[in-house]
Amino acid sequence: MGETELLPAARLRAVMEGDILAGRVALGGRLPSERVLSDQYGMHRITVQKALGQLEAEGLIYRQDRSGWFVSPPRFLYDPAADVSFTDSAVRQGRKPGSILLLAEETVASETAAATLVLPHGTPITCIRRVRTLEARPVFVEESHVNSARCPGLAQHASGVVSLAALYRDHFGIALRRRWVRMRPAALGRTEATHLRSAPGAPGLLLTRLSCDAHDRPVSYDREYWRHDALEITVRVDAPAPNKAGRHRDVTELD
Amino acid sequence: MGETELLPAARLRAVMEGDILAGRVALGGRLPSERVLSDQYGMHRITVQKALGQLEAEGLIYRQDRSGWFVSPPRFLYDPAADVSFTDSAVRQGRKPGSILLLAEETVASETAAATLVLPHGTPITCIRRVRTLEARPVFVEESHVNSARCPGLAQHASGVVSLAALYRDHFGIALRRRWVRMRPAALGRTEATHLRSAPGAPGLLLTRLSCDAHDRPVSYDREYWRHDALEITVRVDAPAPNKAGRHRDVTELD
DNA sequence: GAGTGGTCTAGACCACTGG
DNA sequence: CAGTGGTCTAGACCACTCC
Repeated sequence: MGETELLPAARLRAVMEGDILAGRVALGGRLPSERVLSDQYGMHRITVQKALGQLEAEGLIYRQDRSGWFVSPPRFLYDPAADVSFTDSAVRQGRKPGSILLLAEETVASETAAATLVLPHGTPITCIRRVRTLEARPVFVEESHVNSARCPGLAQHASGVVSLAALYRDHFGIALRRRWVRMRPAALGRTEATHLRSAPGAPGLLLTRLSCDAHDRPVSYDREYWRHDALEITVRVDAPAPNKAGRHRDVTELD
Repeated sequence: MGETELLPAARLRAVMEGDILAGRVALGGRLPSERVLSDQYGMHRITVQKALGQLEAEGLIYRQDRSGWFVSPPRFLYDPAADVSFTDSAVRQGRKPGSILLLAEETVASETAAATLVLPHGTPITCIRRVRTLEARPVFVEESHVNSARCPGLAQHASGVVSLAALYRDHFGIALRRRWVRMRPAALGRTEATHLRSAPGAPGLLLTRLSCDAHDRPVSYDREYWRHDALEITVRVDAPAPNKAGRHRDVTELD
């Protein structure tokens, strides 16, 4: 069976993939510029962009604004059933989480937020918008809608705080528990793209969830837009047993 | 604040998005051809493709080979903790699931499969590859690795069967339970793209999981490549449960 | 065969970054 | 400022489906 000749974009994609997986490009390292690649491989810059776009879709590389292409760091592992604090989970995974506050204000519940939190329309809601980072790289933007009555003065406390979960616990005496989580692929809008230093239309993940207190009363309704290469969902259903499968970056056997 | 003028691609994207969300294009319906759109909106076909690509990233539309662009049907809702059979879940959601057998053969366990199933290297494994459909539209390709000793003759029984879970239950007396599920975005390879009637490099979701029997013995290790617009994950976390922190292993210990 | 998407080259301008 | 990605137009050929 004669080896199918790869088209230019597929060829470049394959070469770069090999370079990255073999570690010939440092993790977090920068790729050569599109123009350089287009010279090196004798193809138009548009074709190079296509190849890079596919590597981006694979989650191997990511773009940063007009700044360049970089090798993606390991994914953040998220267990919807168990994890309650991004900060804590990240630290446990040996990462360096950060938070940038974009907005913290009291308003009234939007329709969806009210319905989800099981609150009457027009209930005072504290809305907190933040960019979350790992090793200073923005990985998702988060918008939390919190019942103001449960957390008076939350908007004021939010600035300078890294972990809202810790704030709920230590300041308001609320132990958060997840109620449900939903996740689906979604394209980044202009706003999200800007905050993530990505490009509009770039692939992302939308994660929504409801968190409750110990008595199962709804506390917070969150929407998170993730860079799609920064996240991996792991759900453990039951009692554990040793397994070491599914390492990061086992992109093999694609073809 | 003067409204930012939308660039051509963003403009077309916005218009189409409105048309689709408002139902002016039938669900499952075909979009006008790229060439027609490029005439109608006075932009180059490449630009049209870019706009369509973004709608695809949003999950609003999908492509079918060289056949055209279509409005995406509703997503299949998948709860990793609860669902054990695609067929059953789909029916419960009012969908029409189907299955196309690509391969059913006995081999020996690959390295990852063996490790995941906690079996010695070289153990006989039945490998089953199938395309799963909803309303006749292919939505994911699945590769199951099953311990042959647990299901003798499975390869022969697999043809003509829609639900493997039902086969395990009725023929082999095995009640499947999920052990863990992992999910992450991934690009479709050439093979997967072909089976899904999509294009290589198109965005997808890779779902891997381990299923066990009632005694928590590993039975099946599966890899599924989904069209990324066909799936939504929902995880319901169970209501009140006293603190089990002691026995619950952390996700981080995976590595 | 007509029509569709898939891909490629060529060349250009713009917006933003700080390599 | 130079360099980078973001975007656009123009025109062309190919592979596949069956509109």
